[in-house]
Amino acid sequence: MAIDVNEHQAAEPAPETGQESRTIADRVCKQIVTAIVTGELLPGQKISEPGLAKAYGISRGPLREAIRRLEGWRLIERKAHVGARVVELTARELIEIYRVREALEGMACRLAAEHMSDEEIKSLKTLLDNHELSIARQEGRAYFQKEGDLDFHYRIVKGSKNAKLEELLGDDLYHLVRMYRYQFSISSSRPKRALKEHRQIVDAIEARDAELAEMLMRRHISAARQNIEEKLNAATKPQGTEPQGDKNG
Amino acid sequence: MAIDVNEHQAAEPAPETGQESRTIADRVCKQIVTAIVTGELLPGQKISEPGLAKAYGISRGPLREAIRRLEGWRLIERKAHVGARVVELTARELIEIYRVREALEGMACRLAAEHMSDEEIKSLKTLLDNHELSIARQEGRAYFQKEGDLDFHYRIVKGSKNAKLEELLGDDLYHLVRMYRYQFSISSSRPKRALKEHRQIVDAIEARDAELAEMLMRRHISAARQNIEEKLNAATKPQGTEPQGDKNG
DNA sequence: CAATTCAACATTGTCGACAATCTGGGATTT
DNA sequence: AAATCCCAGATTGTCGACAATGTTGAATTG
Repeated sequence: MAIDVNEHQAAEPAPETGQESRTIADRVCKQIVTAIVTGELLPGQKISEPGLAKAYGISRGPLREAIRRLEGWRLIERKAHVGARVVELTARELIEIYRVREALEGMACRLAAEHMSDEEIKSLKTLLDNHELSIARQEGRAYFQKEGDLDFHYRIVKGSKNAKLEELLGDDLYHLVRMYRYQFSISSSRPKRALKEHRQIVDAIEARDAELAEMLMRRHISAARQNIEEKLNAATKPQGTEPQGDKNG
Repeated sequence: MAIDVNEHQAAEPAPETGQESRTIADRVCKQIVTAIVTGELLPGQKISEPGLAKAYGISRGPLREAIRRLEGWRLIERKAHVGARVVELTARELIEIYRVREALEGMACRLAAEHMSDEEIKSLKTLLDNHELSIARQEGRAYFQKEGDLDFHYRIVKGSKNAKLEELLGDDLYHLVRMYRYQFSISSSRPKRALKEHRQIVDAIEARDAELAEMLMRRHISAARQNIEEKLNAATKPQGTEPQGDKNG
């Protein structure tokens, strides 16, 4: 269990999200999320209730509860009297998710420019400094690409002080984004450019320029989407040009 | 059961969403949604599993399944070993929802301008004609304000051809929007203005002007949010000016 | 031999009972 | 008398068993 479901609070002492697996269903839910995101459970794979229950050493009751929650998070699809399967990842859905992110995170960035505290902004700058160091050393490449980037984005979402935005992005989208990154091995081949854009965004927030902050975030995510589209097109119709990776927002 | 969970498809013959309550949990889930939205179950009210199970004549198993699903839709909040309660409605959350709607439906409108078919646009215009008739007759006031308006918005969301947008708005937001409208008796006191704005939006979509379509939709929802804010402020600090209602986008 | 039917199997949905945990009120102590 | 502690009641979490539904493969028929 290297990756936890709620790992985005390095700045706060685990507020209400620290439910700490008070029940079997909670624990197994996190385990299954990790298994799905990391590819231990493959997309499209059928989920047998008796099988998984036995594998985790629990009864079908809590397991069904966990499955239901993951269904709500769109990591699992279920059909009545047929069974549950891990969601299939399609290029189309990935593009759709980036459109949604562009809209939601654009708004989050606008609100963050209005509501983020000076301390939060300072902390955000420190985070980017660390990212820069990691890039310079070439060592934190995997971290920055897979988790560190989402960390930056999630902090801005929290800075919006809009609980609904946080719910939608945290529960319904970021799990899927991480899953796509693992499965498709999507990782930033241009971390320097991404970092530069991140800094521009923070500058706009610091200047309390909500309009500009939203625009920069939308451009940032939109550019990532276009890069993914190109990559996917290149993979679909191979023409000598090997996939180059992207800078995913 | 006057209001169904999936009632937004007057233009299509119930696509994949027509699961028709193949299981007890599905049926009870819809019943509870209606009970919550219409105020039969009041906000903050505790939900006793044995009680409700007996009331609906079922066992606790399917009931818990329904409760879990409603928890995913943010209509119910649950704490481990304590129980489930109908969500409390706060003015702050309502405002937050409108910010999210502004972002998501703005994007939906942009995409609708690009992807909606000519037939869908024509059908949308017919819908607005019917709304105009209802307003002229003063008869469809309640319908237009409570359901017809959401009908218009949901068609545009479908027109975006973005399944993720549809999921987020349909499952996570519109239930809550309807609940707020019932509980707070929020209804349009300016249906003519709302209709005019709706027509402007459709015109932009018809002209395939994605940029303008998004901007108009965002203004439309933002104006509704501001009206609600004014109304709520007036209600909080009463000063002779009686709440006037709004034009909720 | 291909298509269809049907029956046995496996899986999911549902139910009732037991165990773990929380809430509320009363007795005890300072 | 106020605060604390503890126990009884009720509620939720968990489990195993039964019923309903879907799937698969073999037997039958054209």
